[in-house]
Amino acid sequence: MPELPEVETIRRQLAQKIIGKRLNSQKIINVRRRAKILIIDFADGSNLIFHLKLTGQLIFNGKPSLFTRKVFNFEDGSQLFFNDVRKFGWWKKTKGTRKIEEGFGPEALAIDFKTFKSLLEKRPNAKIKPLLMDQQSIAGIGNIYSDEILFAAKINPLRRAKTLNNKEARRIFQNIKKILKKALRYRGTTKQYYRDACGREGNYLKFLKVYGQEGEKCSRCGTKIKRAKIGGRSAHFCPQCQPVRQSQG
DNA sequence: GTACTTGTTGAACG
DNA sequence: TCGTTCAACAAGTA
Repeated sequence: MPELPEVETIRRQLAQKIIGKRLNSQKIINVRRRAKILIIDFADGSNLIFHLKLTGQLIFNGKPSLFTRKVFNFEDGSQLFFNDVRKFGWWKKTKGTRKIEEGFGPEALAIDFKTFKSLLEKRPNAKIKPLLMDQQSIAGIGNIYSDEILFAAKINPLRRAKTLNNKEARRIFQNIKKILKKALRYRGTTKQYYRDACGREGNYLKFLKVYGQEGEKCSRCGTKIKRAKIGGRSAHFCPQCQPVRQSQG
């Protein structure tokens, strides 16, 4: 499921592979990411943007499959495959990306603690998990990493922003950076469909502590991991390590 | 046939 | 108008 670490992995790989190449005679000058959107910049100011949603893949010099939705042919003969089993993903041509980029909150890897705190203060009644996943508040975090961040920070996903004390807010903030950076080091999480731009699986799956671990024993205390619906999404957490009531710090 | 998966959007609520 | 919650949507899997 492409969240920030997965899309950023693809971005870095594609940047190495396709900058300088030409597509329909237009030269590619940059490959960027904003939130979970991948942006290819052309010399004439136009862009090609992608959202991979649930099952999208962008594979350089891949091979056609049943799920190949689009093949981009570069002038040197190399190819970029856009595959998508569920067809939720999309791509489109744009002229400028300012409006799109302005719709997102600060990047999760770039946000500073002061800004993060003000975000909690701005949405006092929001539950922390949906807030972390709200792209207009903070960009790049989805269901997998919100669960993992909150487990690492020992914060229950149902806690409201205003109930978090300074220490707890800082734990969440620090683990946003820590978890996302580590996932990025391992080129993201492959549950089923995610592949990097080289067609390889991500290796972070083995580090997941709660996501998809319902009924398994908590790695810290042995209590069974629970699953609950929060904001229409499944949330995974340890009821012992992530109590509903405010912790002592 | 049904429940489930995701990020995003728009409706509905107080 | 704002913050929040909820339903709907894409389409395929188990």
